[in-house]
Amino acid sequence: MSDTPLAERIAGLDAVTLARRLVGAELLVRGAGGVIIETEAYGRDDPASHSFRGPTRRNASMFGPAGHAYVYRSYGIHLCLNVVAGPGEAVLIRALAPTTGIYLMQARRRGSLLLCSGPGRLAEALGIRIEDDGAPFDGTGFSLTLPSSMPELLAGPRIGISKAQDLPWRFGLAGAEGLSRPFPR
DNA sequence: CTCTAGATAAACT
DNA sequence: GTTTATCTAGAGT
Repeated sequence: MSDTPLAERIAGLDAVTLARRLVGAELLVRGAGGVIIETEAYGRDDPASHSFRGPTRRNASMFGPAGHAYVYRSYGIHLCLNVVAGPGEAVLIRALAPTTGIYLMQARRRGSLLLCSGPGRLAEALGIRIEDDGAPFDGTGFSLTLPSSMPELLAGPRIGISKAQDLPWRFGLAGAEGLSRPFPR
């Protein structure tokens, strides 16, 4: 519909608003991807966020321009993909419903049926590399297409954190298959 | 792998 | 006595 750049369309959005808006969006990375069904918001003044204690070499792109990727290594082995929102804020992409490049993603996931369910699996299926840290979602490799209308959302506490466990900053697409974990009722 | 927090050691006044 | 530097174990969107 619109060809307005993503950066303009999300300008000024805080991480929670962007996390809600990205559910239902189409994410493509070099010809593979699908519809985002699960996100988490990480804020600037958020004890669970990598940005909480200010910029470091690893989290530098969280303080860069909105609409770019923040890719970090998790547990020394996985990679995780985020979309940068406002300064020091980002949205973790936790699960996709695969639609495009499924053959490629199956090959990268070496036969696992869980193609994009969970942030580490998603990054592997999409072929995310650590060098993608800071890359723009501008259609040159990475693209994001926001949904025209907001779908019905689920909300709950974020996964795998020890701080700020009360905040319902994990969002999911109601009824979606492939959520990394169910949402509490 | 990257970073933090706690512990220990070194340097300073 | 106080501050700063260095080491290391443990956690980690």
